[in-house]
Amino acid sequence: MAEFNFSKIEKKWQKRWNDEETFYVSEDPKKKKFYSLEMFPYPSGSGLHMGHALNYTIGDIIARYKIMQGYNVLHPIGFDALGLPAENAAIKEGTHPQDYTKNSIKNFVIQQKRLGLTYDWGRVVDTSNPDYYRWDQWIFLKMLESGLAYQKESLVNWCPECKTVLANEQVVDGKCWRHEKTSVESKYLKQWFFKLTNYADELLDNLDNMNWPETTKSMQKHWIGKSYGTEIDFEVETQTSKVVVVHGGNAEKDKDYNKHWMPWLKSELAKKNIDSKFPQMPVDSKATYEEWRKIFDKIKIDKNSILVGHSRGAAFLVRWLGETKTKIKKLILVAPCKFARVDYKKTFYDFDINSLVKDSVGEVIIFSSDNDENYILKSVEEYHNTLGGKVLELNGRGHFLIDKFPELLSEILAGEKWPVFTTRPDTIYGVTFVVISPYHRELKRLVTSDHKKEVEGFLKKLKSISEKDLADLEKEGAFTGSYAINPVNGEKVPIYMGNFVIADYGSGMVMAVPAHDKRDYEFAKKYGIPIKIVIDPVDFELNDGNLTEAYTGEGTLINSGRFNGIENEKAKEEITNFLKEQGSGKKSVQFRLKDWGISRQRYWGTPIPVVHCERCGVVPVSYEDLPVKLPKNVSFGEGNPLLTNDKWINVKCPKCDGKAKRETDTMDTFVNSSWYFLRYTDPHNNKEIFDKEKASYWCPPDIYIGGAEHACMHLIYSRYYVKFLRDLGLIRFDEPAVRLFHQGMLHGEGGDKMSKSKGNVVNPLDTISKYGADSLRLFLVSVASPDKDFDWSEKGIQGSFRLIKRIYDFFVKTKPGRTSKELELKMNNSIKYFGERIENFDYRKVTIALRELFEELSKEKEVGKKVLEDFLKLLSPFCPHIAEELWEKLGNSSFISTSKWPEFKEGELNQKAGVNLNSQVINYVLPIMRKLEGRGDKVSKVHLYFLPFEIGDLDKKRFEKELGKEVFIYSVQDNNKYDPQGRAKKAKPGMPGIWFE
RNA sequence: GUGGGUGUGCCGGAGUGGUCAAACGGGACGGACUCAAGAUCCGUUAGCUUAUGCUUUCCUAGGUUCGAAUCCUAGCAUCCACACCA
Repeated sequence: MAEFNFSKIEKKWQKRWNDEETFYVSEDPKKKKFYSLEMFPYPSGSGLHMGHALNYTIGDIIARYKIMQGYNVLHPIGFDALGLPAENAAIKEGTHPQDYTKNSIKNFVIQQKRLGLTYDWGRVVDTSNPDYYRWDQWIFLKMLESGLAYQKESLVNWCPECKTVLANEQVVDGKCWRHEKTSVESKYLKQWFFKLTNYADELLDNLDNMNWPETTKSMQKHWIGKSYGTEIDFEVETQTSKVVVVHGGNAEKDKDYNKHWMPWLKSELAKKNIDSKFPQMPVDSKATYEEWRKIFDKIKIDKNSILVGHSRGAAFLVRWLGETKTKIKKLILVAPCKFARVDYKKTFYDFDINSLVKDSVGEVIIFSSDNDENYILKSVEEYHNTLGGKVLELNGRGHFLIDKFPELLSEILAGEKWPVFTTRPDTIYGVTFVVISPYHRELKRLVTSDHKKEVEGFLKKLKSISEKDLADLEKEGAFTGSYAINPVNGEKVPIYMGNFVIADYGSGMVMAVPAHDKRDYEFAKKYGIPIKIVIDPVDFELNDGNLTEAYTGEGTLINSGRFNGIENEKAKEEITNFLKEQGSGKKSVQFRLKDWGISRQRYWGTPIPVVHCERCGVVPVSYEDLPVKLPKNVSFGEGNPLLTNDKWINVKCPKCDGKAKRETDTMDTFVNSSWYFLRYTDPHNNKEIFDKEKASYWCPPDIYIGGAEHACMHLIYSRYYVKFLRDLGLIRFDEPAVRLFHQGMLHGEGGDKMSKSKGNVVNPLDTISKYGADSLRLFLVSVASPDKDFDWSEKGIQGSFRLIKRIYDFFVKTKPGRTSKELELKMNNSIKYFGERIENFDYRKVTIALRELFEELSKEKEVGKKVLEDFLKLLSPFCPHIAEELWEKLGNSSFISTSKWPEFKEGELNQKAGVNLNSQVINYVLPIMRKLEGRGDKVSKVHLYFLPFEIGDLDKKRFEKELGKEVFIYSVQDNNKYDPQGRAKKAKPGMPGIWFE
């Protein structure tokens, strides 16, 4: 017997596939396409692991099956080559990330080729190649143009180990996802973001119609976390350190401008002990902004200041705030001017309203009057459009040259409105305190001097606690000293800082209803805050009229003023409406999903293509200048290596040619992996991101295979990209993959995770050397359904190896002859079964069926050539090398890999069934009847309900003879059948529904 | 806490109302071959028994049904994900 030298066989066929480019494809509109996509790997130095092998095998089997079915199959691979580990290796081993990555990829390719995969090696995508990441930068610029990319100071997760910012998704239990022992810190940094939230609704709504695993969809739903509720404004009294009023003055005659309502206001403020300043500005028409500033800059302004500006003074304040970015509490513009009649426009009004003022000012209020000058009314509109805030129209006041101005005074004295988000507006009468997040940006403004120490002490304590412990921390906080007014009843409630409130969900502040919320209850108990029941706790145990825990159920409102007696669900709506009418609340939708922070302070990523100009600010790099290549010459250590290459950093501004510096943040690598599958369709295009026609021929991928750990991050980002590229008009579909499949986790022998430290890592290459790629492939899909976790088993792979060897031996010794009828039938059924199971990734069952089929086959003394060939074809997707070899041994010169999948013959299955139907039915019905009679039930008539196609084969007389009863036969479809007990619906092939009468 | 899953013989794991004492693989045991081991092949693997029937089994307890591993209800166990989202 010939020796089974699998190693030689596999090398032979891998070489032939490679040399003849068997699996290279191109678009062919005449052919049906199939796109089988596997998640591309991060090329780590340690090479391919078993999880990769499983992932690729799953994709390869369906790809091979589809090829044999005559599809034009795109089955590509690439490398997610940018990322932290390469950089860490650079730091540790003194290599350069680029060299490290290149070597890793080389190594990966060699290993991948030994698995016998049908990859089109002409389409390899490498994200660390500037030819690839220039298109990442291109997309970034498009995002910027569309207003989807923006910069924001924001609270980020900072890993002190990586010296970089982590996405929420990259924080695991408060630890860095790469450094399991390093606690993530919170820190404010200016970051680039993509507006993921713009597509939040579509990301959520599409899920319902997607053929993705339910678990993944539900995880994404939860991740997006849409909740409906009400936003309610609570008036908060914050301290006002100072009121500064800047007068207007636009002509010589207005020299005494600092009169009208200003003296009146000054005395009113003095009465209330509020510090105020009314600086006198130069008012001649030639006076410049700079001259005004000289005077104004002498005044100390802080975050608790209120600035009031009239007319030209208003313009001055807006310009000043835009330039200095000073944070203040409130900005009040009275009849502000922007469009000047006279020619000193250049000296004073030549500025753009900086929209950032909106963020540095707590509240913007504009006073306007209908009978003011037209250019002022136009100005009001202009300011309001950019700064937002509220416009108060007071009719008949002209340009506000009036003696008293009580409306202004009350706005100065009015508390600020701080919104809270709640899903329980029905409980608003039960609010006994308000809680703000310790990380809220405006927290300090609420803390009064007598509570400063307490709050700061608590913040310090909070920092020292790792986030992991934070999760199961007791609810704790501190009183800020400030109070908020409940808009429904005017009650004054204390504002606490609390560790259980998340800064970037809702408004970072919540109304607390201890009687009806678990967290609020705990907090209130701890700090002795009153608990007010506003929903009648039905069937709830009270202790002395007090709750023993929060009542979160349904009920009727009590202690809720005019809303008493209303069911709480209904009250949600009514109270929201009431608040809306009152102007202190509205319906609101909140998402858990946040915008995607893409900034990384790291080297080995895609450079963000913008420069920071001293004069023009942030300026995008122009499209012609892409790619912004990563400089090779940098030094690695702590922090961002890009900061060490001055030559790269210092550039000219594309806009003004002045001095500018490159952005040194690079993009999150999830950016690279969000669209790579589109690039596969046109990987060498240097003119555009990809050819639209090519992309629309192949995409979307028909199946996408990868680990479930990507259910949220990668798969949400990728869905977002597809929607964005669609809206750019580049593609015409909505979701990145028609079907999604998650392979299971492969554990080491004994069930532990494979890890170096446990020493239970099984290397795919070792296994291939020992048992061959065919054995490995077969084992990987036969040990469990590919979407379930399973353990590596040395015995298991030996079992697979044995089967392959037996098949080989059988084919070597068997000479083609005739085929028995039974085998022919079995083969025919197998063809159908294999195909159906493969389509459903039920590979495990196929391998079982394969064993059974081979069992039948090997029992035969002789077998026809057709059946032998068909068997090899069925084997081929799983064990392609041995299939090719034996196929050749049968005298074929072409590849079995590209041969046609055998055809299933429809008739034969039913034919056999028909012959036996009558006796089958009798054997089925008789014992049931006997049993009934044995119990003493009397049976006189037997009604049988058959599937329509069975009716023709039935022998009623034979039934009556063998059953000894009167027999009635019906088709289940027959509307006139006699079926008082509804048994017809129980009918199955060969097993009619039965009713004994 | 929320959402999702799972619970089958020594083990992994099929099985969605009757053909189920339950596929397939592994292990174990017995046999053939061999000086022997390995490989290969055959058989056994709930119990009583050796008939072809009975008894007990598919997490537990109920229920539906002529009939349940399969459907329903409750409970228990276990795994995964998210986790103080207002």
